[in-house]
Amino acid sequence: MRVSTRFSDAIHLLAYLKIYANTKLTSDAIAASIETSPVVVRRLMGKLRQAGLITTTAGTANPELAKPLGEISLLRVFYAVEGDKPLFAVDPKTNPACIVGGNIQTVLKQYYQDAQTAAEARLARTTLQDIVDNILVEQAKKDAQA
Amino acid sequence: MRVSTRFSDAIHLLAYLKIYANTKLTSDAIAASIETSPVVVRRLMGKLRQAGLITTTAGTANPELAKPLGEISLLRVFYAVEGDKPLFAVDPKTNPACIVGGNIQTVLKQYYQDAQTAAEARLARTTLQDIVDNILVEQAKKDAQA
DNA sequence: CTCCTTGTAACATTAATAATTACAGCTATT
DNA sequence: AATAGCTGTAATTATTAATGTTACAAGGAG
Repeated sequence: MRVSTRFSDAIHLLAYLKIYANTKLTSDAIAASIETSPVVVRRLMGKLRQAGLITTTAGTANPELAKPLGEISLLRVFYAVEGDKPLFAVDPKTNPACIVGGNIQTVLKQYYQDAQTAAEARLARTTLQDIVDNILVEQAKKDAQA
Repeated sequence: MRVSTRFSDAIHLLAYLKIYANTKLTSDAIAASIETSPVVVRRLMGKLRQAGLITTTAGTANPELAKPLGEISLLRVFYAVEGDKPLFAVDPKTNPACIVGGNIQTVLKQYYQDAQTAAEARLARTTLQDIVDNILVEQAKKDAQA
């Protein structure tokens, strides 16, 4: 499969809304930053809107963050665009007549869930404010070198 | 893309080698349990062999575990079949001329790595012996009901 | 020597993602 | 109220990682 960059692109989008708040925030402008198509951006914004992270206005380029970046964790964004998609996939089609095939799904699901929860706990610790802060620091480093 | 079940299938395979050790372990038999093709099984075994987890003999159906199951963690298996593939994908193609697009990869990589490490730490804690034990318990539950 | 098997390469299929095209409908501006 | 520019969304196509299939050379057991 193609690897999904929805999560990364959603974070990108939200950071963009903050850092370029004083510009015209059309899906075209955002798409140019992510290097994707405006439609993809609007679809992403649709998910973020449904999740209550931003507000948008049909017909007008005016997406706005629904809450302070410090109150939006990476985990919240992940759920918004990826749903509860598991990080580790259980093979759903194994032979039920076999001791292994008949029970492994139940067993693996538990351990996979533990691992995923550990990762999610990490994502829950970081907010979009942290991301924006770090982006600005990285940019400042570059500016200092120039 | 299609979701990878290599990790789950590899665990399945290794558990099968143990639980059905006293049967003829052809790639055909194993494939019937995983419900995949023998070629896929042989490919998986190739990776596990390269990782030093099993030994095989060309021409003969005799795959063997290279070490006790209690010494093989899920993480070891994960690396064997998935390499160091990141759980969260950074979008590699963003606009470098943009403050966000030019720096977000560096920033996200760090946080993603933290989350992945947390998940991997969990996988490192569990061994294939745990998996086999749990499979047998699940099976015993079923047998008790019958 | 024959049969079964592994190890691999080459090719086909599947499925998730992203990109593209199209268009209805909203909003601000004039 | 006409226009221009935008959003929201559906429908279609393209891309690509993963899995499945076919084919076959070569190893091992009887």
